[in-house]
Amino acid sequence: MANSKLYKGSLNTIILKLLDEGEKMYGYEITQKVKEITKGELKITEGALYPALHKLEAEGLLDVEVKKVDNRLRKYYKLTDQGVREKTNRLAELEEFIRNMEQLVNPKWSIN
Amino acid sequence: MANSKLYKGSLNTIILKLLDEGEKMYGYEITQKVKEITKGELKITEGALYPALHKLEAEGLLDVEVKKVDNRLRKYYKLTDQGVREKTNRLAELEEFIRNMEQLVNPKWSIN
DNA sequence: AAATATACATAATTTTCTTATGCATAAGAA
DNA sequence: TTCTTATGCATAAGAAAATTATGTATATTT
Repeated sequence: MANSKLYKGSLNTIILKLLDEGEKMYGYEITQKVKEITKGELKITEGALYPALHKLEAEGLLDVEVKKVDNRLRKYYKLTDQGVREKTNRLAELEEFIRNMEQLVNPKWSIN
Repeated sequence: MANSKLYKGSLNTIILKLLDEGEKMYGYEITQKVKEITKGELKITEGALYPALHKLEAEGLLDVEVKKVDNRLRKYYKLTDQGVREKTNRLAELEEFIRNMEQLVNPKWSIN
């Protein structure tokens, strides 16, 4: 993953969200998509990505389908029903996290 | 630190920001302040906080001043000059991180 | 022909946190 | 008055999640 340590812990959420968006994707495609969306600022490393995908699959959040394209293997992942539900939770947590961080960085007073 | 793994990696940035805001603070005060700002959603654990403070001090980003208040010790931390500069960097990184995450979660098309 | 891109994978190590302790004083509740 | 909670510090063991370093293999570009 990229330079800043801030991304630690957000990889699973990113994966679930991308798979919800674009239907099925394969690992390498995910790395490229993230690089594109963040304009090169976030580069997911393979050492982080593939174990994460395997773990999400083992947890029942992803299904895999292997295909051979141009004589090269691709493992397409998609969300299971459980994965869709979990994705919703993770996104809610992410938005709460972002709100909290923004409040810490740039506090708006509460009424009290 | 709190439940969600998303906060991993953001503790140092939080500390630097709070110390920039409120001048000097001691450890316990930081935990309470964060709890207050996030309305109890983020609870910094001592096992994470104190080592982080020691590390920031060792890196030359924080200065310490020990005081005895009500017969109890307090270690007041404040930013060094280097700490102020580093804080600026970390906050910029945080804002970039938040922008990237928002872009991943809710993409706005680029013009291309 | 060599370098880069595509595509997967895993092992060793590092970073960062959680959980579990430990010590000590002050304040409030039973 | 005793027990619990709050205040205030600290460290050690373990888990989680990443980085870095490899490894294999094919396709494409230089």
